[in-house]
Order: sequence, then structure tokens, then C-alpha cells
Amino acid sequence: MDHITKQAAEPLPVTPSSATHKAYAALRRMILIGEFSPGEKLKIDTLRKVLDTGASPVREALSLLTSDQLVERIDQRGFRAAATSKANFEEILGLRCHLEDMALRKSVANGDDAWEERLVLAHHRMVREGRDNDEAFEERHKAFHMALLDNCDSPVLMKFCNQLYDLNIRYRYLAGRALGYQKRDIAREHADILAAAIERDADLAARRLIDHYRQTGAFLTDLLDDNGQPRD
Amino acid sequence: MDHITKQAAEPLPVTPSSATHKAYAALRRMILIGEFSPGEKLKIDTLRKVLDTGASPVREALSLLTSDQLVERIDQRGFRAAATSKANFEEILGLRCHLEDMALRKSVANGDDAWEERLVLAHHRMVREGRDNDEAFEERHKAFHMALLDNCDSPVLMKFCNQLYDLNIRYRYLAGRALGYQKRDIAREHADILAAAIERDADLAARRLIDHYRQTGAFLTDLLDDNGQPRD
DNA sequence: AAGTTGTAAAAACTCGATATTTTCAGGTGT
DNA sequence: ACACCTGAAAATATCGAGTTTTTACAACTT
Repeated sequence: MDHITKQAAEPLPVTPSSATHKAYAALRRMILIGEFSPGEKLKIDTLRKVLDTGASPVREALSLLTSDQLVERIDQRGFRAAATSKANFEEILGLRCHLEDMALRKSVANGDDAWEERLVLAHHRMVREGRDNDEAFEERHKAFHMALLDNCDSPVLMKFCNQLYDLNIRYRYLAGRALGYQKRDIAREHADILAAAIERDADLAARRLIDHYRQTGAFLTDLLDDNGQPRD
Repeated sequence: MDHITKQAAEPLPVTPSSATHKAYAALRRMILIGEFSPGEKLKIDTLRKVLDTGASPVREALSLLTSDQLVERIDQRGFRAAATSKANFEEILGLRCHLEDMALRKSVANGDDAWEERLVLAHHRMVREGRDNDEAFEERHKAFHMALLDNCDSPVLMKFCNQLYDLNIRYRYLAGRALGYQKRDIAREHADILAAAIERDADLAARRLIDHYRQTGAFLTDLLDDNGQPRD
């Protein structure tokens, strides 16, 4: 029996543990939840201290975030948190509707039992998490929405959807608590999308998904001024 | 009159001159024209010598290319040129058709004289360059296609189209000289797209553009094996 | 007062060296 | 023969210092 002891001692870190990756994850989170205001200068040295790491990982992380469009880079002049605007928000909303519609339809078309089970699970985890913990819920919420799409068998499309989803989260946090005031049954909307997906009714699922986005979108648009800041 | 002398003394370097940017441009070019084979390991130290620069710029450039999906990164294990496959090529082709269709229609909808003139100019430059110099023509060719789209007033969409276009160039170079054997009048196709755009006929322009892509796509597909390598 | 120029501080960028991790070849025991 | 361990070599990732560029501000000119 001895010869299998070492077998799987370590769980094989699927999550990268490099300083660069940690800096990337931390900075991404900070930008999404609004710890930096749009356009704010991101000084290497400051971040280096905050994240307790070297300048190289910080720079690399910021470079990666640049391509996610969460950070803007000006040559020889450093990095800033990406600017926001109502136009940008509406562009993202429109693209999201378009691309997620496409991805969802492909997902449904490829639908199998395994996907169905992943969906149910992702939905359950989201529901169970509840709204108590904003950040944790946000993560489950994203996981559910991405699970709807990830059967589309199109990695590039998924990457785009992922990116756009993140950009949207940021606007949601910018609008802040006001979002709670919506008179909508979000839980019901999610359940209805799930149901349509399980029924393999692509048209219905896509319509419900897009309505879901557009309603939140319309609500958010009213809340934001031209620069994407909360109105009052 | 003196008070305007200094007005625009320096052309204000629009082209960034940092080592990172130069490394990025050089590596992007090398990957697009196929100087690295798909999946090839990109060793920092080797590239450092080839590009005659430090390790930091090389790493940052590779990070940026990662987000362009031209380079893949494996944590603690360095960078590789992105893999290719027929599936990937076809995914890119499909997305391109979809997104460029959308962008072109928006461009036409926003069409004005200035855009029309930019189009004519971009087309002329492409024609004038001729096929003598592959790389130069490639640049003009891209400029023309992007000019068709860039009036869509949607920066994020443009970024996606740009990225997909680059990914496609790479497959075009992979297929190599064989592409010349096509029995098609490419110049005519371009002229027809241009004409439809100038006429503000969005449906016709979009149809012609997509046919243009799908024809090249079908030709390329036949030429590539499952791993995206030339068949013979 | 408005604008220009010069200088000092700050920040970004780059480099070379060090530390950490991975890879690979050779040896050992089953 | 096969898997497993071991240790040297190679490559990556990270750090800290040095260089270059930008920014801020004050003094000077018109």
C-alpha cells in the first residue's frame, strides 16, 4: 500500500499562484467593485505597496487588464482605470444582447444532459448564496449566466461574452445600492430562463435572457449621467 | 503672427516608442506572418536576444499578445505561440461574418461624406500597393476592411473585429502561397463592396462582404488539416 | 496677466541579478 | 522492463536599482 501514498498529495494547483496572477485577480476585483474611480491614475508604486508585491507583477497585471478594457494605458505615462460613459454602457449592453443571444442558441442546440445538470447546479448555488454577500452572489450570478452560454462550443465567443459581462458588472457596482430599488422579481426571471433552457426552447430562453438584460439596462441607464456616474 | 510659431513643432509621437511597444509590434508581426509555428515555445531569453531588449519588455509584450489570443500563457511555464486548428479557424470565420456584418450595417447607417472619402482613399491605397509586397499589401488590405467598419461608432465592436481580423491573417499566411491559386477576381470583389457601401446599400454591401470572407474561408478550409497546418 | 522657460521631484520604464520552479537525464530498486 | 526517485541544468518569475520621461512649479519675459 505504501507505493500509492504520495499519489495525489497536492491537489495540483489549477489556480495559478504566481504573483502576477494574484495581482491580476486583486486589481480586477478592485476595479469591478469600484475601488478605483473611472479614469483614476493607477500608480505602480502605490499598487506595489497595497498588493505587497514587486513592480513587475503589477505592470504585467495591468497590461492584462488593458486588454480586458478595464484599464487604459498611455505610453510612457502609465495606467488608469478605464473611463466610463453612458455611451460605453449602452454599447456594452447592445453587444452583450447580441453575442449572448448567439451563444445561448448554440448552447441550446448542443444541449445534453451534462449541460442541463451544470445549469441546474449553477442556478441552485446562486439561489442558495442569497443576496447577503454581494460579492459572493455576484460570482455565482456570473457563473450561472456563463453556464447558460458555455455549451456553445466557441471559446472565442465565450471570451468575448465573459469580457463584456465583467465590463457590465462594473457599471452595476457604479450604480450602487440604488439597484435594489427595482420592482422586479429577479429570482423569477432567472428561474424562467433556466426552465426555457432545460426545455431546449432556444427562442424562449434567448428572449427571456435578453429581456432580463434590457430591463436591468434601462434601469441603469436612467441612473447614470453621461459620464457613467450615479446621477445624484 | 509670432504667437503661433510653436503651435505644432513636434508631430507628437502617436506611435509609442517604448521598448514594450516595439517588442509587441515585432512579436505580433512575427506570429502573424508565421515565423513561429503554432504551439512553439517562446523563450524569454531567446526573444530578448532577437529583439535586442530586456526581459521585462518581452514579458509585457507577450502578456498583451496573450489577450489578443495570439499567444498562450501557462503559469510558471512560460509562453507559446497560440495553437491552431480547423475548428478555431472556422470559429473565427463565423464570428467575423457575424460581427462584421453588424459593424458594416452600423457604419453604413452612420455613413457621411467623410467616411465615404476615407473608404475611397483606403481602397485606392490598397489597389496601388499591388501584390508585389505581401506585407505592405496585407496592411493596406486590413486598413480598407477596417475602414468599412470603423464608422460603426462602437469601439468595443471595432476592437473585436480587429482582433478577429488579425487571427485570420495568421491562417492566411499559414496556408501560404497556395492562396494565389484561387480562381477569383479579388480586386473586383473589393470594388463591388466599396461601391455598395458608397451607395449606402447596407444589405448588398454586407452580403458582398460576407461572401468575400466565406469564399476565402472555404478555400482555406480545404487547404488546412485538423491542426490548421497546410495539408501537403 | 498670460504665457514661456528652466529646474526639481515624481513616476514610468528598463535592466541585470537573484530566487523559484520546471525539465530532463541518469541511477536505483522492484 | 518499468516506475520512481534524485539532482543538475534550464527556464521562468520576481526583485531592487538605475535610467529616462513626464509632471509640477516657480521664476522670468512680454
